[in-house]
Amino acid sequence: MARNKHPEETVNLILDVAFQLFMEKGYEHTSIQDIINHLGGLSKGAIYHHFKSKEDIIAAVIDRMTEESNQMLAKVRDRDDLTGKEKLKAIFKESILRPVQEDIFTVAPNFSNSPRLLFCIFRETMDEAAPDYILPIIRQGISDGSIQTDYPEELTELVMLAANIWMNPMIFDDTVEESYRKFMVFRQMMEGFGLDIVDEELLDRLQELAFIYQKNR
Amino acid sequence: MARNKHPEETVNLILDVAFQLFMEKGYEHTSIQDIINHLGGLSKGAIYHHFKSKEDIIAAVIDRMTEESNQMLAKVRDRDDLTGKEKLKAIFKESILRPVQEDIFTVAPNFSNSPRLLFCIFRETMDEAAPDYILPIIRQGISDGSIQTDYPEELTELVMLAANIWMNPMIFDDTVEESYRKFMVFRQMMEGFGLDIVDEELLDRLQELAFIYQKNR
DNA sequence: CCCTTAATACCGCACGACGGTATGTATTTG
DNA sequence: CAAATACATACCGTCGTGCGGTATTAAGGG
Repeated sequence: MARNKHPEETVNLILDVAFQLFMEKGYEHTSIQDIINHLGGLSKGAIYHHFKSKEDIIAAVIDRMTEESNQMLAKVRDRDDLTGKEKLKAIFKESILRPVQEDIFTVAPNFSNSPRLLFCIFRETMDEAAPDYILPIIRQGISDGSIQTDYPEELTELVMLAANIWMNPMIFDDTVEESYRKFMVFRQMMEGFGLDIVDEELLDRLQELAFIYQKNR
Repeated sequence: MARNKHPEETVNLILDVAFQLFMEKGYEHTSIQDIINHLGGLSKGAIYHHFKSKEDIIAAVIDRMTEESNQMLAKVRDRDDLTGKEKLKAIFKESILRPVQEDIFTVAPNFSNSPRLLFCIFRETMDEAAPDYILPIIRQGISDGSIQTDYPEELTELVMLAANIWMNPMIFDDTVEESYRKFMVFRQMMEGFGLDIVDEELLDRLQELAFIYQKNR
């Protein structure tokens, strides 16, 4: 195999293949050899030239998955024309309206048989997304009076756990009705915290998304 | 090594060692050979006589961990002198007062580096404990009027996610204050659902437990 | 523009460790 | 005494990983 003048293409190819296989068979049941076989001529040395371990590959895969989501979160977080509560509402709306999610749905049946992948999403959500993006917004909400709580860190965690993990149809293999019901319960929970951030448009879009997901499984 | 007249002792020994190692080093970083080395003379043949795979061992470990908790849940669930809401309150009180938890705390630093273990707890909570124990109670609460919700399954899942996963100090490496704060947020969430099941005695006990855990890490 | 040199991209093999199995053997049970 | 049980031992295929080697590219001097 000839050497590639643009190594980033090779890296992306490896990540594409790895992502696909991790989703289909799970991280632990995907061997390096599996990845090689789907690489079209590239060898084991190529992989270990670009990545220092199998672990390193999954880290990169997760990074690529969450990158644009995090960019959106940062953009909303850094706006200065919204209150904390309005930012929360904007984020929930964006994350549901974002068309990219459809691509992921079509490729990813579910995370159910991939403990490692679920674990990484879990960590990324709780250790990165929550404190870096949502917490500052909730703190701002406390300052500007749009959010009331004595425990911003914990409220952030619980909300992220519900929204990013529990309501993630890739993790929980939900049907249309289940997704809808979760959203209703989520809404009630948020209202219990004084946060009415769910409107009818969001509910409609959710049902639409769940339907798309339903078709491709 | 001489053959044991009571094979269940051997099984228990294997599970003890496996549990300990899984907690210390994580499931994926504990090899069968690791387990053998801590077995005191027993060999690989012994393990594969009693368990058909490494996977089978972790399943048994999880079973043993959740067994007595599940027995308690079943006992409360099957009482007929309490309303649904009262049963929920009883369960939360029991699960925090139960002294057994102290043993686990002293042995188990955390689940942080064990994706597989976390995954199993996760599945056991959502797929077993939630529908088998908590859901019937919530359904009863709807019948007897002590609980109001249109979505019993989803409410069950969310509550279990918060109580069994998020507030589990073995999974989240919480300090005393963090545990306490989580509990306060949890209380607020439950009240948002019309469920005032947390009282002062529970809060006191929680702080006590968190302190014990804090000492042994 | 060519030649040299260093860095890079990739190959392919070999290694040790791993999970798992097949077979053998001693002990217990009935 | 025979069948079942409780182990031991030797072995297999595969895995993740490291390394020596090679071909391609980029950089710079003349």
